Amino acid sequence: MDSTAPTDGQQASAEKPATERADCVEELAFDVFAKACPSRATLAHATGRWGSLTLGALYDGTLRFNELRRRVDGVSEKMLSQTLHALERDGLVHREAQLTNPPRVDYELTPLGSEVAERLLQLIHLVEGRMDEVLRARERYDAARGGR
Amino acid sequence: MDSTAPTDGQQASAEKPATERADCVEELAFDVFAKACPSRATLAHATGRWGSLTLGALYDGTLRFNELRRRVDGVSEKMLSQTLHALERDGLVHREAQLTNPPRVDYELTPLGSEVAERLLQLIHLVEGRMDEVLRARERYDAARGGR
DNA sequence: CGGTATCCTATTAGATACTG
DNA sequence: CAGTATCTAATAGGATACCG
Repeated sequence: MDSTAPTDGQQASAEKPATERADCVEELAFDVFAKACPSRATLAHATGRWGSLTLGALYDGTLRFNELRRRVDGVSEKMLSQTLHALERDGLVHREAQLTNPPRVDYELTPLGSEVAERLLQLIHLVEGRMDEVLRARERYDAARGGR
Repeated sequence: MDSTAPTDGQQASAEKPATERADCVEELAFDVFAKACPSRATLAHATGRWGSLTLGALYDGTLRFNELRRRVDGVSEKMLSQTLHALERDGLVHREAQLTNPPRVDYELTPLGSEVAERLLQLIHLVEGRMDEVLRARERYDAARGGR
């Protein structure tokens, strides 16, 4: 049960025991702070190492499998495949296959995926624009504690 | 070389070979699409499983170590410690220790951390508000392909 | 081209025990 | 309280081979 499974523990087709599901809403501001909330998994798919970059790449428009692979530098076939399946399952990406020869498969964001990608890109843009601050903070931290 | 290391491969105090750093800017819309960009690591810290929840929890205000642990349901001491160190190193979180007895340590967002958390929270809020869509998409996907 | 299946390694996460 | 150290389990990730 590994290889190209949808990234999660199970939940692909199995159900979790009742004890793990109940405590979702509680008095928390956001459900996601409670473990075993489905939103936690979706957020993980969207923000994960490859998920965020895949969504970001697709924000500019539809891309084919190997186009995506070249855009998202460093992703392996396996991880891209897994990532796309997880995002498709969550309804963030739409897969359009044409059974021609050679085959052609297009991936594009759904409306929801587009909204998610937009927020992700805002975050990416913010972080990139402030990397100088981050780098300086790292130097300070390493100077103070890195010496140990 | 594991235990409480700052989540990354090395780079805590070691440098990567030059071959892995150069290709950062290129013609990409965002650096982060190129591997070996420092922004990729920072983004990973902020969006990671525990990083996003930690930043989200701190957005409401300063919290102590064990308060955070209770807020971020399911995080272990070790992972919270690691996560906080990574976020502090990147300049997203400020750590304020009082050497009293018993010790008291407060964690709060830096101005940059606050901006990052804000965008993160927008994402979290979006995903949570649309979980019904996600769940329906999952049912459709599993009905079509889960049968295999 | 657009993937899956398999095998294997590396990284991450958790439990537990211990310290200032 | 606020962690660190250590050991182990689970998961992510990569290389390779193969298929429609």
